[in-house]
Amino acid sequence: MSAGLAEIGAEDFDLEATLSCGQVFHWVREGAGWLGAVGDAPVYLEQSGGRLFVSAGAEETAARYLALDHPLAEIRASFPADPAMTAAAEFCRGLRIVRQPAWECVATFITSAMKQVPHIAQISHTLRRRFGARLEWAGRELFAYPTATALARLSEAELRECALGFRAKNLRGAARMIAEGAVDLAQVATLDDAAARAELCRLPGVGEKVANCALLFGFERVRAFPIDVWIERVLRERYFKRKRKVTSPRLRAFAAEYFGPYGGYAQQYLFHHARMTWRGRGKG
DNA sequence: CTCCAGGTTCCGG
DNA sequence: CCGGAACATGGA
Repeated sequence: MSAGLAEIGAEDFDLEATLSCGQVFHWVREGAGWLGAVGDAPVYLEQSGGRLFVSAGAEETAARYLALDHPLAEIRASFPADPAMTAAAEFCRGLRIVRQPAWECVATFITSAMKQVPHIAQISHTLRRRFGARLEWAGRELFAYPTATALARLSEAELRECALGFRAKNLRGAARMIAEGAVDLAQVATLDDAAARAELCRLPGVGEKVANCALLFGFERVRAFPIDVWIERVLRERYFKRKRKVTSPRLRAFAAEYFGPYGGYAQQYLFHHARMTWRGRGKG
């Protein structure tokens, strides 16, 4: 950590919440801050006393990745003013939806199915260490997420050795489709939300939920509202209490309309707040 | 030992 | 459109 740090402006920002809220899984605590890769660039981040310090040379990369340009006050103001949302928004002040590279975001969420957050992180690190480009910062070693081409070359057995379980086949299948050009993520980025979601769902292991995570965290679609087991619980408990037989399509339709243009932010705040406060489970 | 985790897919009413 | 089951692995 003797390497040079540069300070960048970061109002209304909470680094800890942003990196540990379950939207991205590979950042590790290093000294007083965090070390991780933004694409194939090693980046160190440290926040103290409301000031944000970044490894020298990574200022632009970090500012963009951390979405420091997102209008957080405006985003908070757009939320519905119900008790659950208000509590979550207050709890998550400064939490930003980061801009992740598309492929690593899609791939990571393919491996997230039926896994707890710490397990997803573990899988990400194993894949990076074994098949990703080696990076270095201040004598520390870290790894970029493996490219689709790199993963497409592997056998399902090699991937299963990374504790992927049944997700190995999906990750490999998706990597192959990307590598072959059957699905073009750069082109997906040009489509509207619905068309982009449909295109992503062509990848094996990508359904409604994973596609929405990819749209939200990897394609800047801040309206995308992923519904996982946590969010479903929150919606049923806080918004449909005492209602019988609320079907999934009903929940989807409600969420898509009710939470507004920044629904993805609302979703992540509700998710993080629920995980950190419900029955002492926190600590992602 | 049992239960469940940021799901997807397939199969039978 | 619906509910159920299979699918791997690890931590509580």
